[in-house]
Amino acid sequence: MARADLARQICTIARAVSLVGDEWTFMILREMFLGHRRFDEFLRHTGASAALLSQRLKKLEAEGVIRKEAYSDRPVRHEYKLTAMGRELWPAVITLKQWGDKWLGDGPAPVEIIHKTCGHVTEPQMTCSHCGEPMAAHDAEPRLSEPFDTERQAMRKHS
Amino acid sequence: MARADLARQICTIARAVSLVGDEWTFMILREMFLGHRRFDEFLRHTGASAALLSQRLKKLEAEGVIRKEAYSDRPVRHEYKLTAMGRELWPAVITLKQWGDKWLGDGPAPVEIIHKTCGHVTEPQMTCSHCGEPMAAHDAEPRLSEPFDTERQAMRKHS
DNA sequence: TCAGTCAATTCAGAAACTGAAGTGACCCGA
DNA sequence: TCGGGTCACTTCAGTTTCTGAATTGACTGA
Repeated sequence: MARADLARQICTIARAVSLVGDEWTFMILREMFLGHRRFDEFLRHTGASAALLSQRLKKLEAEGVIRKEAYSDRPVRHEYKLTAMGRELWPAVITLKQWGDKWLGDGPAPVEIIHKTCGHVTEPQMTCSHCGEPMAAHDAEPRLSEPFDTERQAMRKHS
Repeated sequence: MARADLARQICTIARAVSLVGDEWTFMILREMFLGHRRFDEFLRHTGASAALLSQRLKKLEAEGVIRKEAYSDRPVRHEYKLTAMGRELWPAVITLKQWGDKWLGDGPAPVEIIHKTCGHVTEPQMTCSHCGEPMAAHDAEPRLSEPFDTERQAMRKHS
């Protein structure tokens, strides 16, 4: 199965992953959440090649995650901004940061997050929308929908 | 810059991404959080090729995200389990699920999450560890550490 | 005029991935 | 004890994707 087929599954994790689940896309998102918008800045700070960066930005724009806007007419210059859809990827980037800080870091975290509304340094965490308690893997029980379960059963080898 | 170099940056997002930030690793993690442990199950449900799956499992084991355990002696059979490090990737998978459900789904979510301790269906969300309020991108102000900032400045083009 | 900026594109070579086939240890039923 | 099946892989040829370097083109500012 080719990577691209992930986008056609019922599973929304598979769909999300086929859109944003690759190394350089995460690096681009990191830069955007650090406040950068320009091709050149992505190039320098992510370390991606220009060809790849150009291709990824096109894909993200086509899928509605970012928007390309002119910020100058002569010469024509563009910047890339997150759409509402793109901004909501913040938790995905932050959870990876938190995990990386804990398990892969040496020394102080490279980025601290200040919660603007309360003014404090924060370590964002996942909580239950119903009771508000922090949640981890062992607190969660997944329940598969009927169509998803059927799709999974159908994925038997070479059928 | 090659992908593998991400692991050597100061940035813990880059490190995390170089370890788990690819399509198939997320698919493997999804399967593990759905309770599966065997090569064969990963093969069927993720759609990855056997070669790739084998390679990824080796990498994840080498980095301490999963553990390979024999569950039978004759014949020798193994299963793959998440370590504590691996289990803490749950929020990373769940945030992608939530985002996918909202922006890429059609129809009901393919997986519902039950919060075992309160018993309700939940939509896990990111909250501030200090004040407990839900957080989004616009509530957060990143502050770069000195070493990280220096590393970034040094990443000027072909220097 | 000339260097520099920005946002790319092009291209050859390298690396990663796919799909199919094969391997080897074992089990089970006839 | 023969054949078929399961499980966890490995191998390999062909394809796709990525890298690194060079180049382009529209402009600016000195």
